[in-house]
Formats: sequence, C-alpha cells, structure tokens
Amino acid sequence: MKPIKPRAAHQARAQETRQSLLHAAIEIFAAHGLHGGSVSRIAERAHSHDRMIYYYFGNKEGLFIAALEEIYRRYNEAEASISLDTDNPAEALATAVRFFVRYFRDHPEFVTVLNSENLHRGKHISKSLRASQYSKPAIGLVDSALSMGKQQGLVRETVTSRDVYLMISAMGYFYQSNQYTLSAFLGEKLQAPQSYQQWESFVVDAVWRTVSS
Amino acid sequence: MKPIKPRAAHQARAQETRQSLLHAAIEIFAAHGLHGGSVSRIAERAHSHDRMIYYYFGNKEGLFIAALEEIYRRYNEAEASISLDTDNPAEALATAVRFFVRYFRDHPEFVTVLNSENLHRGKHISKSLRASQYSKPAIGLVDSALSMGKQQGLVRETVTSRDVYLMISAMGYFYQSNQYTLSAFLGEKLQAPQSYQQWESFVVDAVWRTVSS
Amino acid sequence: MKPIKPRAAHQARAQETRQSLLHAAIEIFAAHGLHGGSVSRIAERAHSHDRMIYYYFGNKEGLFIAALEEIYRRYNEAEASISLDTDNPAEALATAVRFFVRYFRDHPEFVTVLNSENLHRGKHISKSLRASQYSKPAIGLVDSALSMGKQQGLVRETVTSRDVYLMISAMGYFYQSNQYTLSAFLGEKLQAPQSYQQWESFVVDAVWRTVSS
Amino acid sequence: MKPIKPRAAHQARAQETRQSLLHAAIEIFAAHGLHGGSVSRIAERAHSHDRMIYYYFGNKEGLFIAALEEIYRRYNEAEASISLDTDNPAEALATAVRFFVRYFRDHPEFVTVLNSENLHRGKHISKSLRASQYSKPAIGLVDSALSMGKQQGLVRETVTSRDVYLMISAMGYFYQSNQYTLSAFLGEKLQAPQSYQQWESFVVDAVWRTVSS
DNA sequence: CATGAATGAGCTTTCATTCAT
DNA sequence: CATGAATGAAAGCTCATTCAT
Repeated sequence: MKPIKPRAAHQARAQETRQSLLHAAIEIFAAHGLHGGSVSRIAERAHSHDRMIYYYFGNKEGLFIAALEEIYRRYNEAEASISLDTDNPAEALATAVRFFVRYFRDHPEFVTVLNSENLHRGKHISKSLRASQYSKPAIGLVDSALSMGKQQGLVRETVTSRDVYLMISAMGYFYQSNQYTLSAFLGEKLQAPQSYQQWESFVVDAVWRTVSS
Repeated sequence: MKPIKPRAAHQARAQETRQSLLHAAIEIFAAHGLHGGSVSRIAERAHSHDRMIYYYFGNKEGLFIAALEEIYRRYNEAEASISLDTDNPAEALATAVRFFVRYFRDHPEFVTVLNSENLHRGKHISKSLRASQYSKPAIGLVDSALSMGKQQGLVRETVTSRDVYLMISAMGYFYQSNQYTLSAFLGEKLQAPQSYQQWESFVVDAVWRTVSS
Repeated sequence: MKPIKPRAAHQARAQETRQSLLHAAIEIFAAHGLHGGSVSRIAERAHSHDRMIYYYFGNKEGLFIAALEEIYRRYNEAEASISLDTDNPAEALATAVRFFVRYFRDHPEFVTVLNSENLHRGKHISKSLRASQYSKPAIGLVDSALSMGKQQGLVRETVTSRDVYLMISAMGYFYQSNQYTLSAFLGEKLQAPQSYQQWESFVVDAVWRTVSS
Repeated sequence: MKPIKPRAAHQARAQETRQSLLHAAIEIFAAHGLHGGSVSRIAERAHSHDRMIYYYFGNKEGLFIAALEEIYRRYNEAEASISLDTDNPAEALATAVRFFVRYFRDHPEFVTVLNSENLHRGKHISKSLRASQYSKPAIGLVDSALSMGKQQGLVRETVTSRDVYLMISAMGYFYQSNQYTLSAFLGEKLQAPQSYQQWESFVVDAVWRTVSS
C-alpha cells in the first residue's frame, strides 16, 4: 500500500500555508495597495517566509493576481447566497441593492484591492483566466429582479440591467471607496450609522424611481 | 535703490521650479499612486532634482498634500466656470450632471490621486487647511439647481443636495475609476464613445427621475 | 530466483537521470560559469529536480567536479581516436595541431568550464582523483610526433614535448577562449571561416618552424 | 568670488570614492568573476557603500564595463612605456615578447577579468565606446618590430603582425590563465620561477623562428 | 528511488532623506 | 537659490541546501 496518509498530510499543510499567505496578502494589499504592501510583511502576517510566496505564486504579481481572483470568488459566493422575493419586484430590487451596498461596506478589502488593480489599468485581471468567469452571476441578480418587474409591468422596458447594475455598484462602491475624502469634503462622517442608513435608503429609492414606469 | 527686478526674476524662476515639480508630482502620483511614484522620478520629469522637492515641500508627504490641494483647486476652478440655466431646473441639473461626469472622465489624475488618498484613509487631506474650504462650491452647483426646481414645484422637497451630489459623483466617478475591472467584468470597453454616451444619458435621466416630483 | 531484471531496469533509469543531470550541468556551467549556473536551472534543463542533484552528486561542488571529469574524459577519448602518419613527422605534427585547434573550436564548453575552474584556482580539480590520470595521453600525441621527427633528424633534439604541447594548446585555446574580446580588439570576427582558416594554417606553420632543425 | 575651493574639494573626494570603488571592483571581479563578486563586497573593500556604486556607475554592469575599460587603459599605458631597440629586430621582438608575457604574469586581474568578459560573450565590451580605441597601440608594438625586421631582410614578408600578436598573446596569456588546470594536468607547478623562465625563453625563441627568413 | 515543502542567507537594486558646501 | 555626495533601510527576488515523508 502506498503511503497515502503522509502525503495527504503533507498536502494539507501545504494548502494551509498557501491559504494563509493568500489571506494575508489580501489584508496587506487592501491596507497598503500593491506597491505599499511588501512580500515580507505578507509572509510575516501569514507566519511564513518570503520564499514561500515565490514557491507558491511565482512572484509578487502572481500573488496579487491570486488575491484578485480570491476576492472575486468571495464576491460571487456571497451573491450566490442571496435569494430574491419572486413575487415583489420592488422588494427584490431593494434586497439586491442592500446586498451590494452592504457588501462594499463590509468588505473594504474588495474595494481597495480593486482600486489598486484599476490604478494599474487592469493589467493583472487581464492575465487571469478565472476572473472573467465571475462576471455573469453578479449582473444576474439585478437582471432577474428587473425581468420580474418588466413582466409585471412595473419596470420600464427600456431599462437595461447593465446600467442598473452599474448604478447600484457605483452608489455603493463610491460611498465606501471615497469615504475619507468625502467626509473631509462634506464635513460629515460617512461611516456613522445614521449617515450610512440615510444613504442606503436613498439608493433603494433612487434605483426604484429610475427603473419604475 | 534696491535691485527689485532681479529678485522678482529670481522669485519667478523659483515659482516656475515649484510649479513644474507640482505638476510632475500630480502626473506621477496619478499614474503610480503615492507609494509607486518616487521622488526621483518626479524630479526627473520636472527637469529638476530630488533635493528641490525637499526644499520646496519639506518631504514627499508635503508634496502629496500640495498635489492634493492643487487637484481640488482645479476641480473648484472648473466648477466655478459653470453657469446654469436659471429658468429650466431639469436642464440646469442635466448640465451639472454632464459637467461632473465629464470632469471625472477628462481628469483621471483627479480620480486616481483621490483614490490614493482614500487608500491612506484620508491621512493627508486632514492635514491640509486649504482642502476643506473647497467643498462648498461643488455642492453649491447641485444645490442651486435643486433649489430652483423646488421653487418651481418640479423637485421634491425631501430631496437633499448632499444625496444628489453624492449620486452624481458616484455614477461619474465610479465609471472612470473602475473602468478597467468593469471592462473585464462586463466584457465591454467602458471608455468607448458609445458606451460612455449611453452612460451619460442614463445618469442624466436617473438623476432627474430620482429628484422630480 | 532474484528479480534481477527489474533492478537492472531501475539502475538504468537511475543512470539516465544522472547522465542527463551531468550533461545539463556541463551546458549550464559552460554558458554561465560555476556561480552563474544555478542548480535549479540545471535540474530544469535535465527535466529533473534540484533534489536529485544532491542525491547523485552530494552538492553543487560535487556536480562541478563530475562535470570537470566528464569534459576531460571526452577530451581524452577524442584524442585517443587520432592516429598519426608514422612515416611523415611534419604531417603527423600538423595533424595533431589541427586536432587540438579544432577541438577547442568545436567544444567551447571545454574551454569555458576550464576557465571557470582556473578562476577558482584549480580548487576542484585538485579534489578529483580521476582528472590527473587524463594528462598523459594528450601530451603523448605530441610526444610521438616529435620522437618520430627526432629519429628522422627533422626535429631538433632540444625541443621538449611539454613546450610544444603548451604552444599548440595555447594558440588553439586562446583563439577560442578570448574570441569576443579579441574580435572587439582587432575589429575582426575571429570565428569567421576565413579568419579561422588563416589562423589554423599559421599555427601549423609556426609549430613546424619552431621544432624543425 | 565663487567658492571654488570647497567645490574642488568636493569633487576631489568624489573622484576618490569613484576610484576606490573601481579599484576594488577590479580586484573582486578578478578574484570571483562578474557573478561571483557582489556589489556589497566591492563597496566594503572600497570602504564605501553599495549605494555609491549605483550613484557612480548606474548598476553592476556599468561598474563592470568601467572596470574593463580601466584594465585596458592600464594595459595600453604599460605598453606605451616600452621602447624597442631600433637597430636590432630580433632583440626588439624579444623585448616585446617579454613585455607581453610578463604583463600577463604580473597582472592576473587583466587575465581573469577578460575571461569573465568572454564568458559573457563580449556583451559589455561591445557597449563600451572607449575600449575599442585601445586596440591599435598594442599591435603597434609588434608591428614596428616586424617592420624593422622586414626592412633589414631578417623577417619574412608574408608574416602579418596580427598573427604574431595573437601568437605572443596566446602563449603568454594561456600560460597564466590556465596555470591551475595545466599544473594539475602536467604535474608541474607552472608558476615556479624555473618553469616560467623556461617558458619565456621558449616563447622568445619560437616567435623568432616563426617570423625569421 | 523520488519528491513536495521549507529554510535562511544572500543577491541587485530602489527608496526617501540628509549632509556639506 | 541650488547642487553633488552620501546614507541606511528596505524592497523583490534567487541562491544552495535540508526536512519529512
């Protein structure tokens, strides 16, 4: 018999190392960007060594691409767990809006890592094969809510799910992404519960007013 | 008599050096972020020397703060040049929307530098005295359009200019800021004239539907 | 009966791995020197793994020693295949000269690996037991040609085979070894067929003029 | 008056730093090759810092190129100091031979650095503008001795100075360059005074026999 | 016989910054 | 007002090698 257990244990520890490096990378990249986050700090946070990053991901860029794929994977996973009220289009859309807005609020690493990627003009995501496949589900959520509304005659036929998805994302993402400059600019702490609550309601309302007939 | 002219010439040259360093800094910070942009590259692009950055701005942080103030100054300056149609609220608001959306599109350095600042949790803008004074005018533009609309009974009384300003900014800013990841995500080049045009129209429409009574 | 065949097959595969590592090592060391050639690149070229180098050769130094022995072995093997014209000393010497000059030209790995070894002051060859036994045959070739010539009264008695061997080696080796700096220095591509041909003829002539009475 | 002294002092110290780095580089590169010699060890030996190498030479490659130029410069300088006996061609040629053979013996750094360069296929020397101009003088020495001999009818007309220069260089260079492998191969310490003396005499003799009519 | 995982030292290079004039 | 020289820390990455199965 082959020594199946030892090897399995070996691989398990290896996966653990890889995963902890990846998680640490997401945290560090989220906090300091691609340039600001150093491989040694990532390795340190993962209780591993610089060398392992090169072992598992080739180089820093490979690690960043993996981090990018992972945050997209989580985003999709979270979105897949949402179930919409199939009878009430307005409520379904509101649910979708709340999901997106809250996701951006509760996952600042998603926001900052994407900003880093956009600073680099999407150079890494274009190298990723997996990342592209993550797009459809997200739009799908909005699409199903809109389709429902169109069937019931509550949503205008000319509205496209692409525009509405962008609208929702924009309003949720920007509020989180630019919270610091906006807070200074508006003289108001945007992350205060009251401020946030007002904004969420406003977005739900704005989206429905925009799409409804 | 004092040699007043020579000193003036001296100061003029000094201002010139300072300005070219500042402009170069904005370009470099916009392209590579705060960490990615090195002082030597900035000095090189300005056809000056590293040392001059310390001479005029103290350190890299001081230069970044100055850059931040400068892009806000330009933003305000541009906004001040807009005049709204005082009779037609819908058109006035549309004009404001187009101004913002286009400003973000045409000034990517504004977007990327602000993203950098937000990555650093607004650490620099809070140290700037000038930056805070730049907030009011921008909102003022939206505010005047909304006030006009409210007077004419075309805009709902409960709508706040803060929310509408955020809505417009979000939709214009996000489209530019996240263009690379969105393009990969949606499988569509967002900066293509057609795509952009559709988006601009959609934003104008969405804003009006949101605020109108 | 013992499973003799399987073991033989096993050993054959092992020898194969060892050999491919050794050949890869010679290529890499020849191209980049001892320091420039890394064990991982050698293993990669041999379609094997770093670990195998340690398995078969102990460490990088052991591999280099083995490579050194191997190129000497080949050198000797090639020399053993030469048969000289026993009647004509001049022609015999010319044949020997051509063999050496061409060997260095056609086996640049011999030249560069030896240079590497000399850079390290012969540290490895002194550890090799086999290498020392490879010396006699090479000189023997020159020696037999000279002896023949002396018997026939065509070669001066005071000439030693050691000096002539060095002379031939020097002229053949240096031309190959220093081809790049010489080409730059002389403004002439030494490896061009014409240049090379002229040189070979010159060496044949020079050697005979030097030894003949 | 301008502060000419301070600046001069400044520049003097700077030149000193640059020179000590260059000299250290030649020693280290000579001892360990391009790859084997690390910038930190070079800086250390020069009582300076790594950073200064990049300040003065751009990168390691630039330093190596400068080192290459320097050893060629010295080689030329030494050659320029030789004066040949204008009446006696045989003695003039012997003087030239002795100069070259002894130069290679006494300047092993010239030999090993050139070997390093040839290992890298002349990639650096081709980037150097100065190096190419150093070629003519060296050949000139041989050329003048041969011309003299031809005028006096002592040297064959068909002999070219290129071939003779190569012959002399080869025999002097190879003896030094390959001393360690040759010593192991021949079972004789080549750098022992007796061995060396015999070789020098042999080369002087061989060259004259080769060129004389 | 073979291999995936891990290690620590070292590499070349770039960084923001200060010194001395 | 300006500059060349110098600095130390840290960056990303590769190295030869060993461990545990």
